[in-house]
Amino acid sequence: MIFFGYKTNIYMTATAKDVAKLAKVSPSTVSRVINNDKRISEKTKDIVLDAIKQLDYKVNNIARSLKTRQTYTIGFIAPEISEEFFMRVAKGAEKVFQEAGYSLIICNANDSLDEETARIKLLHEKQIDGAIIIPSTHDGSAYNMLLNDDIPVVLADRKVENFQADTILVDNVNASYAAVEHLINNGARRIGFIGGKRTLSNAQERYDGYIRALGDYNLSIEEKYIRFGDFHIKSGFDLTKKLLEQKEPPTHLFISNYYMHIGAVKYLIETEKTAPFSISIASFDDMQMSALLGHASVTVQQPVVEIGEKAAKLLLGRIQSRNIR
Amino acid sequence: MIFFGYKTNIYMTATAKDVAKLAKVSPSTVSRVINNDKRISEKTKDIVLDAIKQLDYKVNNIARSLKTRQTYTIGFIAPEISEEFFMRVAKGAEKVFQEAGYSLIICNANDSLDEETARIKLLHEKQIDGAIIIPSTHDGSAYNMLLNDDIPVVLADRKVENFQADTILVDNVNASYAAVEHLINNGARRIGFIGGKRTLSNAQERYDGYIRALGDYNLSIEEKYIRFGDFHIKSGFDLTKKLLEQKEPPTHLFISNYYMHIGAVKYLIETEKTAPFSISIASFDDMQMSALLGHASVTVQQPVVEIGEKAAKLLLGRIQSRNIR
DNA sequence: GACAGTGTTGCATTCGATTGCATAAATTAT
DNA sequence: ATAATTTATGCAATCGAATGCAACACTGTC
Repeated sequence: MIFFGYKTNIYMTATAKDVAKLAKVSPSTVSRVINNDKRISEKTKDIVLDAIKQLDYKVNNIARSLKTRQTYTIGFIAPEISEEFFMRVAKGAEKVFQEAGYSLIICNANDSLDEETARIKLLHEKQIDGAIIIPSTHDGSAYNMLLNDDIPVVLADRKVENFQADTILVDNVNASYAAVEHLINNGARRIGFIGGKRTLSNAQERYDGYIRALGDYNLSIEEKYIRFGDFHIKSGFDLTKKLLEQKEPPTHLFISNYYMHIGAVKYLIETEKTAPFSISIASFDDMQMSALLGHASVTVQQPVVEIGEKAAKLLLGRIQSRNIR
Repeated sequence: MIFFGYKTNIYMTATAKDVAKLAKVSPSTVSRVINNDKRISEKTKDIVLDAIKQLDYKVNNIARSLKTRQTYTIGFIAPEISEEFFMRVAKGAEKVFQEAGYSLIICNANDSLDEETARIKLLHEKQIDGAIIIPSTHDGSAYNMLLNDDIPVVLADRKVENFQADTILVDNVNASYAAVEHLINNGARRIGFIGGKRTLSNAQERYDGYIRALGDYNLSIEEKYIRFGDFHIKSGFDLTKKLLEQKEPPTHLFISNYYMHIGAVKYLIETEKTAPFSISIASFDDMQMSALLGHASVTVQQPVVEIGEKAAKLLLGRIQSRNIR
C-alpha cells in the first residue's frame, strides 16, 4: 500500500492515525467509530470503516488500556496447571470471561508460596482487572497486594488465612461424611483415611467429615488407619502401601482426592492386593476417569467446572460494579 | 501517605513520577534505576530504590509495553483447554516462558475454526509477542494474520494447510506402526482401528501407520474393522460398540488417542464384553491414567510436556532473535 | 586557569488511543 | 433573515514509562 501526498509508515501495522489520514478525518473520529459512539454521522462512519478495512487496522489494546485503565485481562493462578481438576476450574472461568470479552492469563504456582507471590506481583504489573486464585497454601497475605490497589480477587476451592475475599467452595465436610457413611452402611468397620495436607482447608474439612461420620456411627477412631500426604499420585500410592502393609489393615478406604485415588489403585494393581481381601474405596472428586478406576464404590462429585464459572461470575460482577469487596 | 508542597494523588497507585518527586530526581532517573542502567550513581540508585519501597511502587507494564513494543505475553490456543493432553503441552510451554519472564494467555478454541480465528484476532490486538497454537482444524490460513505483522507462531501436535511455520510433532506413523506391530507379534489377526478425523494430520498419520503395519505383515485391510470419529470419549465409546457388535468382530483394537481409549474401556466395562473373548488394546498417548485402564497391552508414549517445552523454546528463540520465520 | 574527558542526570518527545472542551456546520425556531 | 439549538467533528492534553540528546559536574592535564 502506498499513499501519496503524506508520509505514512507502510511497514508497520496501521494505527488510528493512518486510518484517519486515509479517511480524511481526525484520529478522534476514528476512535469514536471503533467505540460505537452514537453521535457520529452514518456517512463518516462508513468512510472510516472502509479505511479500516483497507488498511486491515486493528486496535492496539495496549495503548487503549493505558488510557482506559482496563485491560480486559484476568489472572488465574493454580497450584499446578497440569492437573485436570484445576484446569477444569480454569475452563469454567475461561468460558464465562471469554463471553464477556476478557481473557485469562494462566499461571502455575508450583505448589509454592514464593512462586505464587511472584505471579501475583507479575499479574499486578500487567494491570489485570481481577484475579481468580486457587491457593497453594493456607497463607493468603500476598493477595492483599491486589486488593489494596482495588483489583478484585475471588478464591476457589480452598480458604486461606490473612485474607478476606469471596471464596467458592464445596461442602467438603458433608460430602465426605456422606461417602464414609455409604461405606459404613455397606458393612465397613475398618475404614482407612488418606488425606491431604491439613493446612489446606479442603483437606482438613474432608478429614472432619470422616471423623464425624465415624463418631455418629460409634466406630472408634484408630490413628493407625489415618494418614496424611499431599494430594498427589505418589502420596496416594505410598500411604495406601503403609496402611495396607500393617497387620489387621483396613478393609475400606476413604481417599480425599482424585490423584491420591489414582495412586491407591496403582498400588493395588501392582501388588495385586485385590486377591486376599477386597478393598472398597470411597473417594473425593469425580473425574472423567473415576468410574473406570477399580474398587470405587462411591465417589463424591464436585461440580468442578461450575466452581470456575461461579468464581468467574462473581469476579465479573465485582469488576463491572466496581465494588471491590 | 501525604506529601506536602506538591500535589500527588494519594489514592492511586504510585507512578514513576511520584517516586521521582519523593527521591527528588527526574522520572528518567527512576526509569533507569528500574532497568538497571549502569550509568547511574550508587547514591541516587539507593535513594530511588528507597523511594520505590516507601511508595510500594510497581511498574505499569502496560505503559512500558506501549513504548517498548514488547508485552512479554504469549498466546496459547488449544482446541479444548480442559483436556489433559493439551494442558500438559501448555504446562511445558508455561514453564519455559515463565522462566524467561513471559506469561501465557490461554485460549480455548472449542474445536471451532471461527472461535480459533476470533482468539487469534484478540491476541493480536493484545500485542502478544508470539503464539503457540495447537490447531483445531486443518486450515491454518488465519494464522497468517499474526505472521504478517511479524508475530512468530509455532504449531504443536498437528500440521495445517495454508500456513507455513515450525511445527513440533511426534512421529505418528512409526509410533502407531510399532504399536500395531506389537499386537501382531502377539498373535493378533483381526485388529480393529479407531481413529480421529482424518483431516487432522495426526489422525491421518496414525491411520497410515496402522495400514502400513498390516501391509508389511500381509494382513488384509478390512473396511469393516476401521472407524473414524473425533478423538473424544463418546466417539471412542460409540465406535467400539459398532466394531464389536458386528459378527466376527475384531479381537484386538488399535485406538488412536487417549480419550477414545477411555471411551472404549467404558464401553467394555458397561457391557462386560470382556467375558466371551478378551479384547486387547493398543493405544496412542500415555497419560497418568493409561496404565490403570484395563485391556491395554501397549501404549505409545508421547513426550507431551516436552512438546510444549520444545515449541516454547523454538518460539522464544524466534522472538529473541527477531527472526520471525 | 582553561580545556578535554568522563560520568550523571534532566528535558522533551514518543508510543497509540481516549476524551473534555471548543468550534463549525446543519437544523429548527422566531 | 437571524438567533437558538442540535449535531458532528477536531484540538490538545493525557495515560506511564523509555530514551536520544543536551547539559551539567567533576576530575585530571598541561
